[in-house]
Amino acid sequence: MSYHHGGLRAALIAEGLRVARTGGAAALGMRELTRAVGVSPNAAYRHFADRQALVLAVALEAQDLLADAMRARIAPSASPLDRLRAVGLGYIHFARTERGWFELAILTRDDGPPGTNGPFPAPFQLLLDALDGLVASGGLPAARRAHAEWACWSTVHGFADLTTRGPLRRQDPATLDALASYVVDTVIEGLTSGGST
Amino acid sequence: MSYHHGGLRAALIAEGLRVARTGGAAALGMRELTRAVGVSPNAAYRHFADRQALVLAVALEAQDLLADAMRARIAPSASPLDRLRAVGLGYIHFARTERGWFELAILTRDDGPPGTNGPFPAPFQLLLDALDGLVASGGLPAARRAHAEWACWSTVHGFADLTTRGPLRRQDPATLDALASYVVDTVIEGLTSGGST
DNA sequence: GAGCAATGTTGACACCGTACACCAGAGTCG
DNA sequence: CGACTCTGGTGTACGGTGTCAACATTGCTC
Repeated sequence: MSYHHGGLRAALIAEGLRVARTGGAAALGMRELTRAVGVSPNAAYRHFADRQALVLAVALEAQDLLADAMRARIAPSASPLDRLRAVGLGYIHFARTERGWFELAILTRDDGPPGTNGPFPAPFQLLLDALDGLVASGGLPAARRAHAEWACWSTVHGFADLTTRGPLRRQDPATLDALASYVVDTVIEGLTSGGST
Repeated sequence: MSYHHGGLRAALIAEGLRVARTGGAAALGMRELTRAVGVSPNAAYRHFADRQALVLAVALEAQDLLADAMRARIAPSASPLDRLRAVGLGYIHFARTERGWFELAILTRDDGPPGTNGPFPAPFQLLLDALDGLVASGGLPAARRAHAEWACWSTVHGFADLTTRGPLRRQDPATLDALASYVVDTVIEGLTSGGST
């Protein structure tokens, strides 16, 4: 070993994930990461254009971790409605328990021309599937399916942000659990009850 | 003039507001701000403990600007329901049109012991008032008033974040306007329709 | 084995936040 | 009037950062 590290790129991402878990995105420094991996600062530039690129690479991993955590909370035998609940509550729970990773996971890379959204990230896809499942089971009128994902995501993501960086930051877990359920149920109620548009 | 500046503190905050409008919180640097005001970097430390303190002082101003913008969108003759809508849509509109200020306005200073939230910030108070008004007018059963603010704030704030930093960032304004109305109406529907809790 | 592309290293630059010691000016008191 | 002190500024310096340019080393291929 020594001069050529081998899997520097992977090693940097792995270390980044470790560091970001407690320190968030701000803790991902070129010098700090390369130091931890035992390599000179500039070595990283062979694998990442700049710091931002490294952060986004770590963010991609964090996004997968978020998706995994959400999937783990969906009971295979659950009803479509409960699956939708689990998606939302899983998102919120991950945000609360893995604050650093969550901060990364919701980082959006600005690629593509304005207007287009690339392939949807895995966590968002889980939400789309849950909504489609609800429609298929008759739990949500097909006519009301359009844009439902944005209502759900807004609420769940907003709650996650309030508990992560906002005024609910220091609330005790029990209260937050109850609030989370209430908030998720409220959007679902809004979606499924008989409004106009 | 010259050696003693006089209103350095106010001048720094004002300049900070100017800079942050386009650059967000990250643009608020000790050196940059003091340079713009024409003073040595360390002068700022007579008025702010550190950079964070300066940022929070500017954030407080931004919070007022947000509240003002929201108030400006509430028609005095509007129905309680429309007032609630205006509060949410005002919040979202401000986030979209004043991205830098918005980023500051939602910054929470971590004061106080865990569990307590200090006096509510002005924008949040507007939401509370709107909800109370809706209850008073019979538009919302008093039994369902509890925690309603968190459902509303989660949704509205989440949507604002999605359009500001998230996947809706590059969506065209017309689409966002429609989506915003839809999302706000969905939560309100969830609150007012006949659920359980 | 020679040449080459990939992947490291070293050194330097410009910038940042901030700690420490010092100085200018205004106000007060003997 | 002159000295004393308080407030709010200045200068210098330290350790940290991201990043560029030039150079060294290694493994792959002809």
